[in-house]
Amino acid sequence: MLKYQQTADEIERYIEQHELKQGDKLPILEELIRQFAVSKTTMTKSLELLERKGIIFQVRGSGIFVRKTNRTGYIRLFSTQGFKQNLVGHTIESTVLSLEPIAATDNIAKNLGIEAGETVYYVKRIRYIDGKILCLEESYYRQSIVPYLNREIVEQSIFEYLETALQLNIGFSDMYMHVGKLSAESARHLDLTEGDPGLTIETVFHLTNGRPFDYSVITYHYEHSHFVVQANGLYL
Amino acid sequence: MLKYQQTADEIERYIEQHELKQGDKLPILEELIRQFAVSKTTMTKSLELLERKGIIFQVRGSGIFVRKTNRTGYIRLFSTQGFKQNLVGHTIESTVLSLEPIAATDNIAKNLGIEAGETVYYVKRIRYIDGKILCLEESYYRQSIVPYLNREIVEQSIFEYLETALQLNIGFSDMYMHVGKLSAESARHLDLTEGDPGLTIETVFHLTNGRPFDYSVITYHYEHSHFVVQANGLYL
DNA sequence: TAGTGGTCTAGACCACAAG
DNA sequence: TTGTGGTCTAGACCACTAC
Repeated sequence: MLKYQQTADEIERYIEQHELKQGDKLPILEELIRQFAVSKTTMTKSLELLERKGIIFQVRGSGIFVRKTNRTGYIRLFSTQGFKQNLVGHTIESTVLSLEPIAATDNIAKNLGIEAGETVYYVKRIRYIDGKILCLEESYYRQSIVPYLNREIVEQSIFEYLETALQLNIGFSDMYMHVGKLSAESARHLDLTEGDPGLTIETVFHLTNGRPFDYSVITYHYEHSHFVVQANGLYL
Repeated sequence: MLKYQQTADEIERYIEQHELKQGDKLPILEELIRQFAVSKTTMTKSLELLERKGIIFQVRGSGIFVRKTNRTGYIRLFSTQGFKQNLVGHTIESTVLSLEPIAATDNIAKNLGIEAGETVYYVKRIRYIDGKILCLEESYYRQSIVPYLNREIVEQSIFEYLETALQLNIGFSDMYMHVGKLSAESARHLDLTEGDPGLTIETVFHLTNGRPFDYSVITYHYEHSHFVVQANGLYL
């Protein structure tokens, strides 16, 4: 394990164990360097990680402070962690509606950067959070990269399977969001009414080597999905 | 200007000028270091910036490649740049509906971490993108931090005024998103119908020193707001 | 195995915050 | 002015990719 990663984890644990609150001050840089016995550069990198994760903020000339959101029950939309880490304390379950190889349509092909007609695994499922409907998901995996899927895998975390069993290295992703009115079919799956609001996020996932391997379209149940994003140095 | 920042900008310009496309390879690290005459650490930091901005991706043992989204007309939701940079090629205009100091309600006070009753500037405006209604915004600025606002400032970019004229250093922000049905009043302002879908983002903005100074509630027009997020190493 | 990016270090020097 | 975080460097060594 990387030193700066491990150091960051330990500092995070320290914050949790000491139940530090928003605004509480951590030991100064020099002190942290001494305690964790790492170089200044490494400690800086660890702190930068924690900063991006929204756990601390650093003020030059002043100190390092704990950062916390003051709301609970929100789903962390862009966490550095995965879906799982992200939802500690919540139960996620899935019902699989479809699982079959199909030929890529033009739209799927375009998003995955492949030729129309190439075989992709089509997965359709409903995901539940704490027993309530969270979202309807339709995903398309390139079969040349994900050669095999079965119902058991798809009922659990697909990405965990890809990383552990298939040893795929998941890199970056492009997400496209918009809000609209639910179609009759989506509404039926989400146990809502046609025309109700729905947040749709389309995502193209890439491996670390830049190859797209999954295009997914997720429509969230508007009453059960509240998101939080901890951003840094930006203002919309 | 910081060296790593400037180097990053130059590389970005290089990519634009050479019209490089998704997947095109940049010179290798060593070569970049030589060309820009910086240390390896600095170049690494520049590249990391560009990576977070979604402009490149790096593959160990292979090279550095250009990353691009393949969709246009989407608003970059969490750019490292501000709203303005973000919307190059688009025209943003505002109509001010209200601008007055008021006493903070419990909800406002809670979000800003202040006492209820403290004076905040209340700004309500409609924002247009390329002549179309983009969103309805209601913002509350702590008067102790933002002592003065007038109509002229509020019609332009408030944040630009805060940074340049007031010399405030804007740090991080917490954003809370949810989708719902528009109230009659919101619908009227957005020229939509009551019950239509709306994406609401509440944001608490902090200075670099961690003090919250602005709580804003923005409801987006669902037909005119499509967002893109380029994420790194995460999977929802 | 060669090519290429990533981590880590020690230390000099810089820049901002708060009293 | 003092305390404290940020930038930058040169260089050693590590780890992944692709052939």
